[in-house]
Amino acid sequence: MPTSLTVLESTTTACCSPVTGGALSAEEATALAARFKAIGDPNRLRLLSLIAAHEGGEACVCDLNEPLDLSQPTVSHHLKILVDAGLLTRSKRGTWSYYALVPGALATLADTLRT
Amino acid sequence: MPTSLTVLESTTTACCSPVTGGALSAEEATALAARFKAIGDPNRLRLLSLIAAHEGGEACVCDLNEPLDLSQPTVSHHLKILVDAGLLTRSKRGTWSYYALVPGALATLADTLRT
DNA sequence: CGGGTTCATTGACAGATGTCGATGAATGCG
DNA sequence: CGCATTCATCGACATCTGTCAATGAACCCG
Repeated sequence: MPTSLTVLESTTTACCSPVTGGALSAEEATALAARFKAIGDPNRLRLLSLIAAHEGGEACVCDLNEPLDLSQPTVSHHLKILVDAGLLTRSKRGTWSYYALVPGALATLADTLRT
Repeated sequence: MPTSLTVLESTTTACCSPVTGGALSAEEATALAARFKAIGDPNRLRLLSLIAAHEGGEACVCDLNEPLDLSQPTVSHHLKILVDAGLLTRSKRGTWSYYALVPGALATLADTLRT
């Protein structure tokens, strides 16, 4: 399997040829697939929805740990994947790490699926 | 890991609570994640784009085998995953199997990412 | 019928992935 | 300072996943 990641820091990326807009290059496909893979896990989807629904649009690990019934390391692991995919931000304030949706990131991803 | 699939035959499914529209249940998340996982692979994304770009909007395995530089069984395997996810249809005519996009399936998926 | 084409299925295998417990780093509090 | 809390990282492990070569099934044509 292809390995290198070059963690896409997509925040501002114009990016992302649409899937149905002509044949994708291997590179485009790999970059896009990495983001879809990030949301291709039930627990990570739930993390996104829990964070979005949480007051202030942000949540700390301790808020997310319990509703998913996963261990704390596992939650941290999933959150890291979502951050690396450019879908979440992490801001550490004091003892807590607050995670929030990257504005527009999901919408940008959605646009690549449109015709 | 959870096993059972109950292959979602989503064609007509109204379906799919939006990710950011309140906490997803485990079941909703699992169903949604299955579809995102299907497009969370570079070769499967390229298959979708190749089929969409192919004349008539459909293609047989022999059309797809070569541009991806994958063996025929591997291509068949990926196509099956996309069919099971409700993203492609397969129609066998004579010796050939023709694959085509399920109309609206990608758009429906995209809508679950919108705010 | 018999050989060739197209494709799906099977079996096998290396590598990726999700999960946890244990550990460690940073912060806050008494 | 010393202890508790929050969280990330590490190591380990079972399972899933992508890939291929080999085989089998359906179809076409001479």
